[in-house]
Amino acid sequence: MVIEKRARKPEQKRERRTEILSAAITLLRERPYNKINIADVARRAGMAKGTVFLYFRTREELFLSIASCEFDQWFQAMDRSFAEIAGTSEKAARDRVLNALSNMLKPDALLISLIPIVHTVLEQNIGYVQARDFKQMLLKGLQRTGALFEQCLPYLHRGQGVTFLLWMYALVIGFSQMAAPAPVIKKVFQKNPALRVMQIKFSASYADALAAILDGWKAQNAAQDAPGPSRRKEKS
Amino acid sequence: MVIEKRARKPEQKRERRTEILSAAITLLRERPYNKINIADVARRAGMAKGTVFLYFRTREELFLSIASCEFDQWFQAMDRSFAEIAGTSEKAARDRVLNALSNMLKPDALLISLIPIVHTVLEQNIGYVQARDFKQMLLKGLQRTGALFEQCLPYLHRGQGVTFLLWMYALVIGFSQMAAPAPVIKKVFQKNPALRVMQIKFSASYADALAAILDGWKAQNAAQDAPGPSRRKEKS
Amino acid sequence: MVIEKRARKPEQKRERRTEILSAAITLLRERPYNKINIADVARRAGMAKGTVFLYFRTREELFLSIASCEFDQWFQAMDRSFAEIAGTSEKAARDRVLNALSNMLKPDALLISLIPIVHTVLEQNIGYVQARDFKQMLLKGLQRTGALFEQCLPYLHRGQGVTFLLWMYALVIGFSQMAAPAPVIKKVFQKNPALRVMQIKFSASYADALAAILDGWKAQNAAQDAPGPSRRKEKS
Amino acid sequence: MVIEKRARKPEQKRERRTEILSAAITLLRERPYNKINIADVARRAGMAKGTVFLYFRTREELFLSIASCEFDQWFQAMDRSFAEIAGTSEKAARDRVLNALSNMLKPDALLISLIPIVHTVLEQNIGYVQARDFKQMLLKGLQRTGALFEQCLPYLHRGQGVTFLLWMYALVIGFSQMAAPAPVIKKVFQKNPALRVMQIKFSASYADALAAILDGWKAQNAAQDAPGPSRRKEKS
DNA sequence: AATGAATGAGGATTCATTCAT
DNA sequence: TATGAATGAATCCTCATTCAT
Repeated sequence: MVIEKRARKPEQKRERRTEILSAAITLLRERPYNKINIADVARRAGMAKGTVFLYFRTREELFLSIASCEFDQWFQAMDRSFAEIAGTSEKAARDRVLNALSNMLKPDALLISLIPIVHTVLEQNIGYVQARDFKQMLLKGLQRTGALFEQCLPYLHRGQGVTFLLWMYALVIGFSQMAAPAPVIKKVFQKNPALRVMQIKFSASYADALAAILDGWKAQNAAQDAPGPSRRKEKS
Repeated sequence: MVIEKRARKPEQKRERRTEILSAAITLLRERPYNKINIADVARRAGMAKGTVFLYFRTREELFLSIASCEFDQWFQAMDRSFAEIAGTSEKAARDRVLNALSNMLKPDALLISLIPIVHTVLEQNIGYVQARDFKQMLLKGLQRTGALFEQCLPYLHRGQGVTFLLWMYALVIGFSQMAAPAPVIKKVFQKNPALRVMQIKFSASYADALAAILDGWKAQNAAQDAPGPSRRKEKS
Repeated sequence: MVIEKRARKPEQKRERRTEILSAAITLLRERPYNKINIADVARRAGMAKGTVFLYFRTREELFLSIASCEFDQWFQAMDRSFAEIAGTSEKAARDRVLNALSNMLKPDALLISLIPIVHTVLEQNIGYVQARDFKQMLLKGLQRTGALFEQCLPYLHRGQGVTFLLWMYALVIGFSQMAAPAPVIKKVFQKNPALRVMQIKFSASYADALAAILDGWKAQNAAQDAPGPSRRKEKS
Repeated sequence: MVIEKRARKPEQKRERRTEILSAAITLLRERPYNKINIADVARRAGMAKGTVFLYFRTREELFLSIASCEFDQWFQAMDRSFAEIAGTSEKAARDRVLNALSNMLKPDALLISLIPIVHTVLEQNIGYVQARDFKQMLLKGLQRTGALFEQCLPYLHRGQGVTFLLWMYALVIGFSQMAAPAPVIKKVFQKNPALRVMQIKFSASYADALAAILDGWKAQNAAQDAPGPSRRKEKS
C-alpha cells in the first residue's frame, strides 16, 4: 500500500536530486560530514537508501555536488560584488573587495565545513565524469571571476585574478581547519589561555591575509611596472 | 648491536618508540595515512600489534607524534636559517628568508602529507595531555621562531612573526592539499590540459604567496609608521 | 521450496528471523553461549554477518529471543498440564504437577543452557524495548500460568502461583548451573567419588525441592487457615 | 632505585597473597567482576601485574580464592549459629535457624556478587588442583555444617542437612541474580510498575523459600516416620 | 524508478598471560 | 621473587554499496 512516487520526466528527476541535496545540507548544518551516513540522508529526504544511489553513485559524489553548488554560488556572489566595484577608484576598491569577500564567507557557511574535505575526502571517491565536471565548473568560475577581480584593482597583472582566487582558496582551507578545532583542542584552549594565540578567528585572519597579499602585489607590480616605459600587465 | 627483546630502561623505551615511529614514517612515504593501520605499522616494526598500543594509545596519537617531531624539526630548521639571516640588509633578507622557507618544505616532505590531516583527523582522537603538549610545543616554536623571524625583516611589527608563521601554516595546509590531488583528479588534469591552472605547484605557490604577504606588510607598515613622528612598532 | 534471496514481505522476514534463530539454536546444542559468535551463527544460517544484525541488534538480543521463545513454550506446556490437572483431587494433583514440571524441563533442554545467563549476560546488553517486551511476556505467562497452578492445588493461597513459579525459576537457575559443571570440575568428580555429593542431578533435585516447597506451603496454609472460622485464602 | 620487597619465607608469601586478595575484594565492592581486570588488582595491591600471576595462575583462580574464603566464613558463621541452636525445642529452632541464615547473607555480601559466577565463570578456567581443593573445602563444610544443621531440627532425616545446604545454595544463585537486574531492566521496572512482581527482594524470598522447604520436609518426614513402628531417620 | 534487504570488508583496542631481565 | 614489556587472540558492529524484487 505504499504510494510510490516515480520521477519519470527529467524535471521530476532533477527535483528528486534536489530533495536529496537539501536533506544532506540540512544534516550538514547539524553535524560534521563524517557523522552523516547515507541512511540518515535518505531518511531525512523521505526515501529509501537505494534511491539515493540512483542519483549519486557514491556518498562522496553527493557531498561534492553540494560543494559544487556552493562554489558556484560563491563565484556568483563574488561576480556581483566585483561587477559593482569594477571601475571604482583604487583605494576604496581594495577595501570594498576585501569587505565583500569577508562578508561572503561567514564562519558558519556550508562551504567552510566542506572545503577542508574537498581534496582529502570528497575527491577521493568519485567518478571521472563527476571529477571533470567539477573541475571544469571551478575553472570557469575561476576565470570569469578572476577576470572581474582584475578589473577591480587596476594594478593587478593579467592572471593574478585567478591566482588570487586560488590562494584565497588555500587560505580558506587552512584557516577553516584552524578555526574549527576538535573538542579536546577546545578544552586545551580553555584551560590554557596562553595557547589561544593559535586559536584563529576565521574572518579576521582571512581578511587580513588577503589584504596583505593584495598590498604585496601592488608593491611588487609597481616596482615591476615602473622602470621601463612600456606597460606590460601580462606576467611573463 | 644486540636486539633487545624488552625495553626496560627509559632509554630503551625511547628507542622502541622510535622504532615504531620509523616504521610508521616508512609506510607514510609509501601510502597515505588512511591506508595505514596499526597492524601494518606493527608488522613493519617487527612487533605485535598490542606493543604499539603500549607506546601510543591511539592511531592518531602515533601519527600526531610524527607530526610533532616534524614540526619541531621544521621550527629548528627555520631557527637556523633565520639566525643566519637576522641582521642582514633588508632586501637580501627577504629573498633569503623566502628561499630558505621554500627549500625547507619540499613537496615530498613528510609534513606535507601530515599537515592536511592534523586538524581534521589526528587531533580528533587524542588525549588531553597529548593535545596540550602538542599545542604547547607549537606555541613555543611559534614564539621563538616568530621572534627570530621578526629580526630578519626590520620593517615587521612585533607579533607579525607569529602571525606570519600561522598564515604560512594555513597556506601549507591549503597548498599541500591542492598539490596532492586524488588519482582521479590527476587523470582529469592529464586529459584536460586546460584545467591544469588549478594544479598547484606547491613550492612556487608557497614562495610567491609568502613573498606577497611580506611585501604587503612592508607597504602597510611603512604607511602606518611614516605619518606620525612617533615610531611604534608594536601593533595596537 | 524456493530459496528466497530477499525477504520483502513481513512473513518472509519472520522466516528469515527464524532461520537465524534456528542456526543459533543448533550451535547452542553444540557448545556453550560464550563460544558462539555472530559470525558462526551467520555462517551456519548461510548468510552474511551483517544480515544477522539486521534482525538482531546485538548478540545478546539474538539469544534472548531464543530464551524468550523457550520461556513461552515452557509456560504453554505448563498451561496444558495444569489445565488438565485442575480440579483433580488434591493428593494426586501434587504428584501429577510435580511429575509434569519435572518432565517438562529435561536437563538437555535449551532453556537449561540459557537460563543461567539470562540475568548475568543476556539482559546486560539489550535495548529498552526488547527488555520491556521480554519482561512483559514473562509477567503475562507468570500470571496466567500461576493462576492455573493455583487451581491445581486447592490449599494454595492467591498469589502463591506466581511466587511458586518465581522460586521454581530461581531453583532452575541454581540447579542448572550446579548440574552443568565445567570440564575440570567433571574431572574432579571423576577422580574423587566422595565429592559427587555436590554433583547435582538436575531433575531429581528440582522435583524434590518443588515438592518440599508445596508441602511446606500446604502445612503453612493449613495452620494459617485452621484456627479462625473465617476462611481467607488471600494472603494478607 | 626501586625498593624490592621479596617474599622469601612462606609466611611472607601468604601475606603477599592476602594483599592481592584484599585488593581484589576492595575492587569487587566497587564494581562487578567483569569490570575488574588484573591490572587494576595489581595496581591496587601496589605491585606489578606479573606478580599477581605468581600467586594465582589465572584471573579466575584469584576470584575463586576469594569465593572460597567467603564460603568458608559462611560455613563457620552457620556453624556458630547452628551450634547455639542445636538442642533447642523444635518450633523456636526453625525460626532461629531461618533468621540466622537470613541475617548471615545480606544482599550486599561479597558472596552474593560471586556466587552467580562461580559455576559459569570462575570454575571454567582454573587448574585441577585448585578445583579439587575448592570442592573438597566445600564438601567438608557441607558435611560439617549439614550435620550441625540436622541437629537443630529433630525432624530432619540424615542427609537432609547437606541437601538443605545445596538447595539453599541453588536458591542463593537464583535469587541473587534475580535481585540484581541489569541497568536496562531496572529502568523497565521503574517505568512499568506492574512488572515489579518479578523484582525479587533477596532476603525476603530467601527466608520464605527456606522456610517452605523446611516445613515441607517436616510434613513429609512426619508422614513417612509415623506409620510403621520402626524409626528410620536414614533416608532409603 | 524505487525499494530496502543483503552484503562483508574493515579496524581499533583490550587484556590475560608469558617471559626476558 | 619481582617486574612490566611484549604478546596476539578475540571480536563486535557499521555502513557504503549492490541487487533482487
